[in-house]
Amino acid sequence: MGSSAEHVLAVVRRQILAGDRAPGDKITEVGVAADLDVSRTPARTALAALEAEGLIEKRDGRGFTIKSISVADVEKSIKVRAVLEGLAARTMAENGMSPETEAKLRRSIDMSQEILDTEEPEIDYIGQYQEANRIFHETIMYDCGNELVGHAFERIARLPLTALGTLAFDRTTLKRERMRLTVGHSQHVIILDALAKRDGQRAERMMIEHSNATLNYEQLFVDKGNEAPLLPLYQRYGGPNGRRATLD
Amino acid sequence: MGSSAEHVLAVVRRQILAGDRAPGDKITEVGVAADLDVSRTPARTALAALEAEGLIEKRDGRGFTIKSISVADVEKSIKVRAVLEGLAARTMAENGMSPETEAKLRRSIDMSQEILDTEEPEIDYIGQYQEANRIFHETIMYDCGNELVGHAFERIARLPLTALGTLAFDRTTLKRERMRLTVGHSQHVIILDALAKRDGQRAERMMIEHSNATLNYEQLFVDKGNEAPLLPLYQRYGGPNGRRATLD
DNA sequence: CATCCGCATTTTGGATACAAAGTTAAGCCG
DNA sequence: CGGCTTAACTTTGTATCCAAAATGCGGATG
Repeated sequence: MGSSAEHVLAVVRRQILAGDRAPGDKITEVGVAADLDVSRTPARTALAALEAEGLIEKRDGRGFTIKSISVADVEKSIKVRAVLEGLAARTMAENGMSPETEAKLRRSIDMSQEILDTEEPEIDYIGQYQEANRIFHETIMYDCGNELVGHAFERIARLPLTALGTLAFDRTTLKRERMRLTVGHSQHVIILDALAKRDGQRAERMMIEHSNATLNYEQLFVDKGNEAPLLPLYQRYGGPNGRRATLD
Repeated sequence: MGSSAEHVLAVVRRQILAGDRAPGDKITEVGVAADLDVSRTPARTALAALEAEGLIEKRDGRGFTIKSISVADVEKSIKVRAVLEGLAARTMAENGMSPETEAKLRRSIDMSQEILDTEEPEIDYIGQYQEANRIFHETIMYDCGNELVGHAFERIARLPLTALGTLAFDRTTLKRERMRLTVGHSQHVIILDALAKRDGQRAERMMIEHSNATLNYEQLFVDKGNEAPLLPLYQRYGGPNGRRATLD
């Protein structure tokens, strides 16, 4: 499990996402190997994986470069995620949920409901809400009966802000944030209802709307010169808690 | 370009798809290395790639196994492909086509039109039609303005019968086949029209219908014990011509 | 002074050696 | 005869070495 290659992969990915390696920077096998004090072999597999994840780009004979991820890229990844999650929801509605799946979804909804019922939500609750949200989306994505949906999704899952359950939080406007959480929560409830009634079309449409909501919310905050740098933005929202689930 | 690892990957993939390596068979680094007379290094990268493609499965300490691909799996992959292609078509319609893109699509349509206009189509024309079809789908998928669509698609692209432009052919019933090609062709025409008019919804809906048509056609032929073996089926339709574009 | 040829350095790909972990099987002891 | 232990083999992960390809620089030549 805790192989060296996986460790290298996790460390370098974190470095990229944290901005320690800036977009455009060169990154090579030997460099990474020396940096983390391992041989070139695990460094090599890690770089191959990072390329597949779309975080670095191979330049023919001159190493890899850190890919610059723009806000436009995030929009694109969210749109792909939306249709895939929509398909997952429809498939699950058509096939019917297993009792275990329904229990998981209901637990997730109960969790977020409880959080929203709290009078004065603390910052710490946000992490819990994110966790509940993540469970909801992951359950539908991976238990829908078409495992290729999740398979395809994993190809873009590592891109910042696309990860399942990632909601952008502005910690300075908790009131507004609470409203947003309430909307998201109600959408979860509606989706579960559609799933229970095996209404595939409604489940799909609602899920697509819900997934794209992440996008719309983003647009409220970002002053988009369309190629605005993503990484600072990524650091601004969602702290380590928001990333933990996807980075390790 | 023609690196050894890529060569190993192509060869082993062909072996799997051709049935030379049966589902359930064990496949290891050393085995492949010895088989193709290369070292373990390229064999390892090839196996990693094959696992990402979903053709083999890692069994903890006991090598990989060839995954058994059922008809149900093919249906699943086609459904994923359909929503991704639908998103691509919608995106392209909303963003508008570049003149080059429109030219490519029109050329593809002219090609298939010409083939269908031929009085007595020979078997050889089928390969040309497939090529035109492939160009049409690839153009939309990769030129739509959201490169992540193609990126996600590549994750499932290697699964048999999912590949772009793959249409199943029954060589014994050319008349019926011609009818089918005509339907597909007309759908291409409609999609191009929707793209030109920048009608995203119509482009998406038509493309989804069109992509799923591959699936419906499959169902006409396969006596589905639902877990019917895929590989014989794959060999029955589409000969080497149908696979060439995706395997090398 | 510009251009072209060639060498050196960088970088990757492949081969092999080595070590660790797990699996299988056989033998030994109860 | 059965269960447990151990030993050998399989398999994978990592390190290092070698070779090939490409790039960039520098010198020589027109």
